Amino acid sequence: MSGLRAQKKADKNRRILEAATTLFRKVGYDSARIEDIAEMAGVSVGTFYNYYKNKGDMLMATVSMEVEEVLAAGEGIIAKKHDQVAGALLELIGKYYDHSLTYLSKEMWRTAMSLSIAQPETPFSKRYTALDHRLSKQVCDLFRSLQDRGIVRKDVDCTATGELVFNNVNMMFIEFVKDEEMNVDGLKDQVARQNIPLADLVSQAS
Amino acid sequence: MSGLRAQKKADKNRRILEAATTLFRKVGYDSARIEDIAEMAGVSVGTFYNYYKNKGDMLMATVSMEVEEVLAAGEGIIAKKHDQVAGALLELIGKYYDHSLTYLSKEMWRTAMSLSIAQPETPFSKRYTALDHRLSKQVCDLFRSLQDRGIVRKDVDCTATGELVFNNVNMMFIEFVKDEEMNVDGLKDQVARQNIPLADLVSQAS
DNA sequence: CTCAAAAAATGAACACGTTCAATATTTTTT
DNA sequence: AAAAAATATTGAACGTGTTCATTTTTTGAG
Repeated sequence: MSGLRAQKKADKNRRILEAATTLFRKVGYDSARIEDIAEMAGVSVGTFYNYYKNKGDMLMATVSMEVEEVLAAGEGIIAKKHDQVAGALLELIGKYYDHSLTYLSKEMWRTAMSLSIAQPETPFSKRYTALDHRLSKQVCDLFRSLQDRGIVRKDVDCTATGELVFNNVNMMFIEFVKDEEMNVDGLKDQVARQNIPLADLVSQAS
Repeated sequence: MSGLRAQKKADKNRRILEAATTLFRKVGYDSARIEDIAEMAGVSVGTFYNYYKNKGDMLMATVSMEVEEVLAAGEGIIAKKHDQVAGALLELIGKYYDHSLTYLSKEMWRTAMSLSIAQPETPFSKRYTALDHRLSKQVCDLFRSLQDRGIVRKDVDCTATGELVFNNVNMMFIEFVKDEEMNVDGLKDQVARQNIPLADLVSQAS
């Protein structure tokens, strides 16, 4: 008879997560009340809080899944045999942006970003920040890979350049999720415009 | 006897603003309750909402003052006769950072940023975003000014570079306000490390 | 001066995220 | 299998930002 408790627990966990993500996407994060999520999951409000620290924590599961997938895809892009900086860079950035709305709506992204800034000491914020840093590191890795291949000039500081580029990518993404009118292609165009000059500057003359 | 109403109104407006900024700095934004602000200002809670749309709106007056001042200081820096890109750029960025905690605490900045991301359709967010864009434009202006002076290479896209640099400056500032341990000098060091290589790349060989 | 209309002030009521003391269920001990 | 201990569930109550019907104050026309 042992394990009954563990089984119920796993089941409820799944039901709550499912209810929350469904409601977040359907009516938006703000309009999805804990009471509604709990009801849809067939538990009480109190039980919701036994499983998740707070409403914001529910988002992190989704954000995390999203970023993990895009990081994996990014590794594949870095491994490719690129022959020019701009092309490689825009492919990586494009992948980030293309993937970004797979699991999360713009509103969910805004909420996640907003929470991570407003309450930096929470586990939520720390996890969000850690994911950001891994993305930043991946852009640096791309530059290093291109440098090893002789595509990027030997005297370029790959960490400095990578951080600069990623921070711009990130800031532009913030503008993107703030503007419901803006689409991914418009975002990619703007970022291409900003980065192509830099890509040219760091390129090894052939 | 006319104007009594207008006079009272102006007086209350001032008292509420004063009470709010005092409390925000003293006990923090979150802990400063509307009830406390209203009491300190000698009005009722309802009256507070007659004067300000919501709590977040109270921050914008301060943010606005802060950014306006730094923009004015920035103009002075651009007007100087710089002889190298890195020096000019770091002076402008340094001024931004040095000034940033004059009126606002890190917590107030976090709240302002958080609000502007979470609710992009509010007047608050629109005003915040507009200030950001003016700062971004100012960095572009610096590059253009240096280019006219022959310090920056003729073939550099000043808008692209300026936006790239400013977005990095902004993102690093977000990291700064998220980390209570980090001081302004540490921030400036990191940003210098990121930007000096770029400054070198765009510099006109003399 | 009077008084009706306009403007402003008020605070009780509301909404919703969160907490917690009481209750119920499951597991372990004897 | 009964009792005790451990764990989980519950929903009413709380805190705080915000709203709104009611009351108070101010204004200006007659």
